[in-house]
Amino acid sequence: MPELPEVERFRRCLESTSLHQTIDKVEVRDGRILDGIGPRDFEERLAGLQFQSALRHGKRLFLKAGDRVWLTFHMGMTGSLRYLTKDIHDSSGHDRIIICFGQGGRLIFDDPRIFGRAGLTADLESFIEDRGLGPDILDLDWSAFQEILGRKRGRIKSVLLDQSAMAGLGNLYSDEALFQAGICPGARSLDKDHQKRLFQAIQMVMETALSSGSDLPESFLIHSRKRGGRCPLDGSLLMRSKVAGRTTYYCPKHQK
DNA sequence: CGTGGCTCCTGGCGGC
DNA sequence: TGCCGCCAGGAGCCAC
Repeated sequence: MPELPEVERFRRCLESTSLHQTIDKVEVRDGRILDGIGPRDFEERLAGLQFQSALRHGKRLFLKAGDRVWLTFHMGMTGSLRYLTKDIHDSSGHDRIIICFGQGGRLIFDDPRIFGRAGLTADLESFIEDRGLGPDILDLDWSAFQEILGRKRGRIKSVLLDQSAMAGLGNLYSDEALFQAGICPGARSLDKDHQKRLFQAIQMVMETALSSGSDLPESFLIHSRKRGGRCPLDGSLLMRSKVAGRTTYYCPKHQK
């Protein structure tokens, strides 16, 4: 379930391991992971190039390969990227793409469920536009956030999940931000005060998740996402429901 | 436009 | 113990 913070960590990992090395060989182990390109074509177009930079937009990750191609990643629910140095050999059993560099290191796209995708594109801006992605959450300022909430009509959690409205939040951090802001996931319109609280909660949750990694504070709802889970504030019983088709946890006592 | 349902996948877990 | 079946969810697609 990589959302913005996890994808950003993958980006930083790639940036510190995988740039400026010549790609020796690319091996697509399962072609279903590819989006809009066949395995042989994908392998051949990357071979011989070097990754030059790593960018992220929402939950999407991009590696610039050579001067005119971008490698695109979407992690789906279970996708991950890892870099192995020359002397390390491990395999998860669901390695879908292996990119081998000249010096012996390898970048591996691992995805048990194959909900993730990788592809190539010549133009990043049109890639993002074609998929209708809204602004990255970390680029949103308060006035842009207000504008989006004023434009969208549905339940607030649906808005947060809608990647065309704003890009980066998934199911878990949407619930988290709503909990931290004290707002019910099913709320349909927020007054300015609640909009502001939600905006600040989103920024806080993203910053916390980015800096603390998988070790999130005990005050976070995320630890209680199970049937019978308890509110971190006072132990009251959480509600479990569906919003926008996703399992939703919230505290009816603290989220109105 | 919003919403709900279905699809893609397979590991993990509950229940028998 | 072992196995069956359900559930999880990002996102695209379709029907209403």
